[in-house]
Amino acid sequence: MPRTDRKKAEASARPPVQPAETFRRSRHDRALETAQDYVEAIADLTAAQGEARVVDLARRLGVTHVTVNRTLARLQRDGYVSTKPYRAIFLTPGGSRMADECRQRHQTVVAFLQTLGVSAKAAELDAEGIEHHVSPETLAAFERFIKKH
Amino acid sequence: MPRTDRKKAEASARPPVQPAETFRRSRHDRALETAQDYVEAIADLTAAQGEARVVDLARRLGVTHVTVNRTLARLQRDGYVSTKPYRAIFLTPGGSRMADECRQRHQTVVAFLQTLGVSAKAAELDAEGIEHHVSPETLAAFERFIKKH
DNA sequence: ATTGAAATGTATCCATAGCTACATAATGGT
DNA sequence: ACCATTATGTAGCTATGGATACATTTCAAT
Repeated sequence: MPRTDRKKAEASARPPVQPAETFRRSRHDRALETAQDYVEAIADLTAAQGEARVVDLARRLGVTHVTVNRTLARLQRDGYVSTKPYRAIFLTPGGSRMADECRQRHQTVVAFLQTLGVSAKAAELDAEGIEHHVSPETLAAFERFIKKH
Repeated sequence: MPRTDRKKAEASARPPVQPAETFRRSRHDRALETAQDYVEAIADLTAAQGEARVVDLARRLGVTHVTVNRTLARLQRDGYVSTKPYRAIFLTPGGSRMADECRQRHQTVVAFLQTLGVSAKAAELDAEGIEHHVSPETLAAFERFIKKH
Protein backbone atom coordinates (compact mmCIF):
# COMPACT_ATOMS: atom_id res chain seq x y z
CA MET A 1 0.00 0.00 0.00
CA PRO A 2 2.07 2.88 -1.28
CA ARG A 3 1.94 6.58 -0.92
CA THR A 4 0.67 6.75 2.59
CA ASP A 5 3.42 8.49 4.48
CA ARG A 6 5.02 11.69 3.36
CA LYS A 7 8.54 12.97 3.66
CA LYS A 8 7.69 14.24 7.11
CA ALA A 9 4.51 12.47 8.02
CA GLU A 10 4.42 13.21 11.69
CA ALA A 11 1.00 13.53 13.33
CA SER A 12 -0.55 10.11 12.75
CA ALA A 13 -0.71 10.17 8.98
CA ARG A 14 -3.35 12.60 7.84
CA PRO A 15 -5.79 13.76 10.49
CA PRO A 16 -9.60 13.55 10.20
CA VAL A 17 -9.72 16.86 8.38
CA GLN A 18 -13.04 18.17 9.62
CA PRO A 19 -12.75 21.49 7.79
CA ALA A 20 -14.19 20.08 4.58
CA GLU A 21 -17.75 20.28 5.84
CA THR A 22 -17.14 23.82 6.97
CA PHE A 23 -16.06 24.88 3.52
CA ARG A 24 -18.87 23.00 1.88
CA ARG A 25 -21.39 24.90 3.97
CA SER A 26 -19.64 28.14 3.28
CA ARG A 27 -19.93 27.48 -0.43
CA HIS A 28 -23.51 26.29 -0.35
CA ASP A 29 -24.38 29.53 1.38
CA ARG A 30 -23.36 31.42 -1.72
CA ALA A 31 -26.23 29.93 -3.63
CA LEU A 32 -28.63 31.58 -1.21
CA GLU A 33 -26.84 34.89 -1.02
CA THR A 34 -27.97 36.05 -4.41
CA ALA A 35 -31.55 35.08 -3.70
CA GLN A 36 -31.41 36.95 -0.42
CA ASP A 37 -29.93 40.08 -1.94
CA TYR A 38 -32.58 40.12 -4.62
CA VAL A 39 -35.63 39.47 -2.46
CA GLU A 40 -34.41 42.05 0.01
CA ALA A 41 -34.01 44.62 -2.75
CA ILE A 42 -37.38 43.76 -4.25
CA ALA A 43 -39.08 44.14 -0.88
CA ASP A 44 -37.38 47.50 -0.29
CA LEU A 45 -38.23 48.85 -3.71
CA THR A 46 -41.81 47.70 -3.50
CA ALA A 47 -42.17 49.40 -0.14
CA ALA A 48 -40.54 52.60 -1.39
CA GLN A 49 -41.99 52.90 -4.89
CA GLY A 50 -45.01 50.66 -5.00
CA GLU A 51 -43.32 48.26 -7.37
CA ALA A 52 -39.96 46.81 -8.27
CA ARG A 53 -38.73 46.95 -11.85
CA VAL A 54 -35.74 45.39 -13.54
CA VAL A 55 -33.97 48.74 -13.95
CA ASP A 56 -34.39 49.53 -10.29
CA LEU A 57 -32.83 46.25 -9.29
CA ALA A 58 -29.99 46.71 -11.75
CA ARG A 59 -29.19 50.14 -10.33
CA ARG A 60 -29.57 48.98 -6.79
CA LEU A 61 -27.39 45.91 -7.12
CA GLY A 62 -24.85 47.49 -9.42
CA VAL A 63 -25.26 45.08 -12.31
CA THR A 64 -26.74 45.36 -15.78
CA HIS A 65 -30.37 44.65 -16.50
CA VAL A 66 -29.33 41.52 -18.32
CA THR A 67 -27.89 39.96 -15.21
CA VAL A 68 -30.99 40.94 -13.28
CA ASN A 69 -33.14 39.32 -15.90
CA ARG A 70 -31.40 36.00 -15.86
CA THR A 71 -31.22 35.94 -12.09
CA LEU A 72 -34.93 36.69 -11.85
CA ALA A 73 -35.61 33.73 -14.08
CA ARG A 74 -33.73 31.54 -11.65
CA LEU A 75 -35.48 33.04 -8.67
CA GLN A 76 -38.80 32.39 -10.33
CA ARG A 77 -37.76 28.83 -11.10
CA ASP A 78 -36.88 28.42 -7.42
CA GLY A 79 -40.15 29.89 -6.25
CA TYR A 80 -39.05 33.18 -4.75
CA VAL A 81 -40.55 35.66 -7.18
CA SER A 82 -43.19 35.80 -9.86
CA THR A 83 -42.71 37.89 -12.96
CA LYS A 84 -44.38 38.39 -16.29
CA PRO A 85 -42.66 39.93 -19.31
CA TYR A 86 -42.58 43.74 -19.18
CA ARG A 87 -44.33 43.74 -15.83
CA ALA A 88 -43.28 44.55 -12.28
CA ILE A 89 -41.67 41.89 -10.09
CA PHE A 90 -43.47 40.42 -7.11
CA LEU A 91 -42.34 38.24 -4.27
CA THR A 92 -44.06 34.95 -3.63
CA PRO A 93 -45.08 34.26 -0.02
CA GLY A 94 -41.89 32.29 0.34
CA GLY A 95 -39.80 35.10 -1.10
CA SER A 96 -41.55 37.58 1.12
CA ARG A 97 -40.77 35.52 4.19
CA MET A 98 -37.15 35.30 3.17
CA ALA A 99 -37.05 39.05 2.64
CA ASP A 100 -38.39 39.68 6.12
CA GLU A 101 -35.86 37.40 7.71
CA CYS A 102 -33.06 39.04 5.74
CA ARG A 103 -34.03 42.56 6.62
CA GLN A 104 -34.34 41.64 10.27
CA ARG A 105 -30.95 39.98 10.27
CA HIS A 106 -29.36 42.78 8.28
CA GLN A 107 -30.54 45.38 10.75
CA THR A 108 -29.31 43.32 13.66
CA VAL A 109 -25.85 42.98 12.15
CA VAL A 110 -25.60 46.68 11.38
CA ALA A 111 -26.81 47.66 14.83
CA PHE A 112 -24.42 45.20 16.42
CA LEU A 113 -21.39 46.54 14.57
CA GLN A 114 -22.30 50.10 15.43
CA THR A 115 -22.76 49.20 19.08
CA LEU A 116 -19.27 47.73 18.90
CA GLY A 117 -17.97 51.10 17.80
CA VAL A 118 -17.78 50.60 14.05
CA SER A 119 -18.72 53.64 11.97
CA ALA A 120 -22.14 53.67 10.33
CA LYS A 121 -20.58 53.56 6.90
CA ALA A 122 -18.30 50.61 7.56
CA ALA A 123 -21.04 48.83 9.50
CA GLU A 124 -23.34 49.02 6.50
CA LEU A 125 -20.61 47.92 4.15
CA ASP A 126 -19.43 44.99 6.26
CA ALA A 127 -22.94 43.89 7.14
CA GLU A 128 -23.66 43.31 3.49
CA GLY A 129 -20.95 40.71 3.34
CA ILE A 130 -21.27 39.33 6.85
CA GLU A 131 -25.01 38.90 7.19
CA HIS A 132 -25.16 35.90 4.92
CA HIS A 133 -22.82 33.95 7.16
CA VAL A 134 -24.24 34.58 10.59
CA SER A 135 -25.76 31.47 12.15
CA PRO A 136 -28.81 31.72 14.40
CA GLU A 137 -26.60 31.15 17.41
CA THR A 138 -24.29 34.00 16.52
CA LEU A 139 -27.22 36.22 15.63
CA ALA A 140 -28.66 35.57 19.07
CA ALA A 141 -25.33 36.55 20.62
CA PHE A 142 -25.41 39.78 18.60
CA GLU A 143 -28.87 40.55 19.90
CA ARG A 144 -27.89 39.89 23.51
CA PHE A 145 -24.96 42.24 23.10
CA ILE A 146 -27.10 45.02 21.66
CA LYS A 147 -29.59 44.78 24.50
CA LYS A 148 -26.87 44.85 27.09
CA HIS A 149 -25.26 48.01 25.66
CA MET B 1 -38.98 62.68 -21.05
CA PRO B 2 -41.10 59.64 -20.35
CA ARG B 3 -40.95 56.83 -17.89
CA THR B 4 -39.50 58.72 -15.03
CA ASP B 5 -42.19 58.64 -12.38
CA ARG B 6 -43.89 55.50 -11.27
CA LYS B 7 -47.39 54.77 -10.13
CA LYS B 8 -46.46 55.93 -6.67
CA ALA B 9 -43.27 57.83 -7.14
CA GLU B 10 -43.02 59.53 -3.81
CA ALA B 11 -39.55 60.19 -2.46
CA SER B 12 -38.07 62.51 -5.08
CA ALA B 13 -38.08 60.19 -8.05
CA ARG B 14 -35.47 57.53 -7.52
CA PRO B 15 -32.94 58.24 -4.82
CA PRO B 16 -29.16 58.17 -5.34
CA VAL B 17 -29.07 54.46 -4.61
CA GLN B 18 -25.72 54.16 -2.87
CA PRO B 19 -26.12 50.46 -2.22
CA ALA B 20 -24.77 49.55 -5.65
CA GLU B 21 -21.18 50.15 -4.60
CA THR B 22 -21.75 48.10 -1.48
CA PHE B 23 -22.88 45.12 -3.48
CA ARG B 24 -20.12 45.56 -5.98
CA ARG B 25 -17.55 45.38 -3.23
CA SER B 26 -19.26 42.42 -1.66
CA ARG B 27 -19.10 40.64 -4.99
CA HIS B 28 -15.53 41.59 -5.73
CA ASP B 29 -14.57 40.13 -2.38
CA ARG B 30 -15.62 36.73 -3.60
CA ALA B 31 -12.80 36.70 -6.10
CA LEU B 32 -10.32 36.84 -3.24
CA GLU B 33 -12.09 34.38 -0.98
CA THR B 34 -11.01 31.35 -2.93
CA ALA B 35 -7.43 32.51 -3.04
CA GLN B 36 -7.50 33.10 0.68
CA ASP B 37 -9.01 29.72 1.48
CA TYR B 38 -6.41 28.00 -0.63
CA VAL B 39 -3.32 29.81 0.59
CA GLU B 40 -4.48 29.34 4.16
CA ALA B 41 -4.95 25.62 3.58
CA ILE B 42 -1.61 25.32 1.85
CA ALA B 43 0.16 27.10 4.69
CA ASP B 44 -1.52 24.86 7.26
CA LEU B 45 -0.73 21.67 5.42
CA THR B 46 2.86 22.66 4.80
CA ALA B 47 3.28 23.41 8.49
CA ALA B 48 1.64 20.16 9.53
CA GLN B 49 3.00 17.72 6.96
CA GLY B 50 6.01 19.37 5.42
CA GLU B 51 4.27 19.79 2.10
CA ALA B 52 0.88 20.40 0.55
CA ARG B 53 -0.42 18.07 -2.13
CA VAL B 54 -3.42 18.27 -4.40
CA VAL B 55 -5.19 15.42 -2.61
CA ASP B 56 -4.71 17.07 0.75
CA LEU B 57 -6.25 20.28 -0.48
CA ALA B 58 -9.12 18.41 -2.08
CA ARG B 59 -9.90 16.61 1.16
CA ARG B 60 -9.48 19.73 3.20
CA LEU B 61 -11.64 21.95 1.05
CA GLY B 62 -14.22 19.31 0.27
CA VAL B 63 -13.86 19.41 -3.51
CA THR B 64 -12.45 17.02 -6.08
CA HIS B 65 -8.83 17.08 -7.12
CA VAL B 66 -9.93 18.45 -10.47
CA THR B 67 -11.29 21.60 -8.95
CA VAL B 68 -8.16 21.99 -6.89
CA ASN B 69 -6.07 21.61 -10.00
CA ARG B 70 -7.82 24.27 -11.97
CA THR B 71 -7.90 26.64 -9.04
CA LEU B 72 -4.19 26.16 -8.45
CA ALA B 73 -3.54 27.09 -12.06
CA ARG B 74 -5.38 30.34 -11.48
CA LEU B 75 -3.55 30.98 -8.24
CA GLN B 76 -0.27 30.42 -10.01
CA ARG B 77 -1.34 32.74 -12.80
CA ASP B 78 -2.14 35.36 -10.16
CA GLY B 79 1.15 34.89 -8.39
CA TYR B 80 0.07 33.27 -5.15
CA VAL B 81 1.52 29.80 -5.54
CA SER B 82 4.12 27.98 -7.58
CA THR B 83 3.56 24.44 -8.71
CA LYS B 84 5.17 21.94 -10.99
CA PRO B 85 3.37 18.89 -12.38
CA TYR B 86 3.26 15.98 -9.93
CA ARG B 87 5.08 18.02 -7.33
CA ALA B 88 4.13 19.62 -4.04
CA ILE B 89 2.57 23.08 -3.94
CA PHE B 90 4.42 26.06 -2.56
CA LEU B 91 3.35 29.56 -1.69
CA THR B 92 5.09 32.51 -3.26
CA PRO B 93 6.20 35.27 -0.90
CA GLY B 94 2.99 37.09 -1.78
CA GLY B 95 0.89 34.02 -1.14
CA SER B 96 2.68 33.45 2.11
CA ARG B 97 1.98 36.98 3.24
CA MET B 98 -1.67 36.56 2.37
CA ALA B 99 -1.80 33.30 4.32
CA ASP B 100 -0.37 34.99 7.39
CA GLU B 101 -2.87 37.80 7.24
CA CYS B 102 -5.71 35.34 6.78
CA ARG B 103 -4.71 33.14 9.66
CA GLN B 104 -4.32 36.16 11.90
CA ARG B 105 -7.72 37.49 10.92
CA HIS B 106 -9.35 34.09 11.16
CA GLN B 107 -8.12 33.61 14.70
CA THR B 108 -9.28 37.05 15.68
CA VAL B 109 -12.77 36.41 14.36
CA VAL B 110 -13.02 33.05 16.09
CA ALA B 111 -11.74 34.47 19.37
CA PHE B 112 -14.11 37.39 19.09
CA LEU B 113 -17.17 35.21 18.56
CA GLN B 114 -16.21 32.98 21.46
CA THR B 115 -15.70 35.98 23.69
CA LEU B 116 -19.20 37.03 22.70
CA GLY B 117 -20.50 33.73 23.99
CA VAL B 118 -20.76 31.77 20.77
CA SER B 119 -19.82 28.09 21.06
CA ALA B 120 -16.45 26.99 19.75
CA LYS B 121 -18.07 24.93 17.03
CA ALA B 122 -20.36 27.66 15.73
CA ALA B 123 -17.59 30.23 16.07
CA GLU B 124 -15.35 28.17 13.84
CA LEU B 125 -18.13 27.57 11.34
CA ASP B 126 -19.29 31.18 11.15
CA ALA B 127 -15.79 32.56 11.08
CA GLU B 128 -15.13 30.69 7.87
CA GLY B 129 -17.86 32.66 6.16
CA ILE B 130 -17.48 35.93 8.01
CA GLU B 131 -13.73 36.44 7.95
CA HIS B 132 -13.64 37.36 4.30
CA HIS B 133 -15.96 40.30 4.84
CA VAL B 134 -14.46 41.96 7.87
CA SER B 135 -12.93 45.35 7.10
CA PRO B 136 -9.84 46.54 8.93
CA GLU B 137 -11.99 48.91 10.95
CA THR B 138 -14.30 46.15 12.11
CA LEU B 139 -11.37 43.84 12.76
CA ALA B 140 -9.88 46.51 15.00
CA ALA B 141 -13.17 46.75 16.87
CA PHE B 142 -13.12 42.98 17.34
CA GLU B 143 -9.61 43.16 18.77
CA ARG B 144 -10.53 45.95 21.15
CA PHE B 145 -13.44 43.92 22.39
CA ILE B 146 -11.33 40.82 22.96
CA LYS B 147 -8.79 42.78 24.99
CA LYS B 148 -11.44 44.39 27.10
CA HIS B 149 -13.07 41.06 28.00
C1' DA C 1 13.40 -4.02 -11.82
C1' DT C 2 8.55 -4.61 -11.87
C1' DT C 3 4.18 -3.31 -10.88
C1' DG C 4 -0.17 -1.88 -8.98
C1' DA C 5 -2.34 1.58 -6.16
C1' DA C 6 -2.52 6.29 -5.32
C1' DA C 7 -1.75 10.85 -7.04
C1' DT C 8 -1.97 13.92 -10.57
C1' DG C 9 -3.33 15.65 -14.99
C1' DT C 10 -6.71 16.34 -19.01
C1' DA C 11 -11.15 16.44 -21.58
C1' DT C 12 -15.57 17.73 -21.24
C1' DC C 13 -19.91 18.87 -19.14
C1' DC C 14 -23.05 21.89 -16.05
C1' DA C 15 -24.56 26.10 -13.36
C1' DT C 16 -23.87 30.72 -11.78
C1' DA C 17 -22.82 35.40 -12.66
C1' DG C 18 -20.99 39.06 -15.06
C1' DC C 19 -20.72 41.62 -19.72
C1' DT C 20 -21.85 43.97 -24.76
C1' DA C 21 -24.65 44.29 -28.65
C1' DC C 22 -28.83 44.07 -30.70
C1' DA C 23 -34.11 43.51 -30.87
C1' DT C 24 -38.64 44.42 -29.21
C1' DA C 25 -42.27 46.35 -26.20
C1' DA C 26 -44.43 50.27 -23.44
C1' DT C 27 -45.49 54.69 -22.50
C1' DG C 28 -45.43 59.72 -21.74
C1' DG C 29 -45.38 64.08 -24.49
C1' DT C 30 -46.59 66.22 -28.23
C1' DA D 1 -52.13 58.91 -33.06
C1' DC D 2 -47.27 59.18 -33.32
C1' DC D 3 -42.85 58.49 -31.90
C1' DA D 4 -38.77 58.95 -29.24
C1' DT D 5 -37.08 57.41 -25.02
C1' DT D 6 -36.95 54.10 -21.75
C1' DA D 7 -37.55 49.55 -20.25
C1' DT D 8 -37.30 44.95 -21.12
C1' DG D 9 -35.95 40.88 -23.55
C1' DT D 10 -32.56 37.82 -26.24
C1' DA D 11 -28.10 36.14 -28.29
C1' DG D 12 -23.75 35.07 -27.32
C1' DC D 13 -19.23 35.98 -25.06
C1' DT D 14 -16.03 35.35 -20.65
C1' DA D 15 -14.67 33.66 -16.03
C1' DT D 16 -15.28 30.93 -11.88
C1' DG D 17 -16.22 26.76 -9.59
C1' DG D 18 -18.34 22.43 -9.30
C1' DA D 19 -18.61 17.57 -11.35
C1' DT D 20 -17.32 12.53 -14.02
C1' DA D 21 -14.63 9.87 -16.87
C1' DC D 22 -10.39 8.70 -18.55
C1' DA D 23 -5.12 9.08 -19.10
C1' DT D 24 -0.70 9.45 -17.21
C1' DT D 25 2.86 9.67 -13.66
C1' DT D 26 4.94 8.40 -9.12
C1' DC D 27 6.38 5.62 -5.71
C1' DA D 28 6.46 1.94 -2.25
C1' DA D 29 6.41 -2.89 -1.76
C1' DT D 30 7.82 -6.84 -3.49
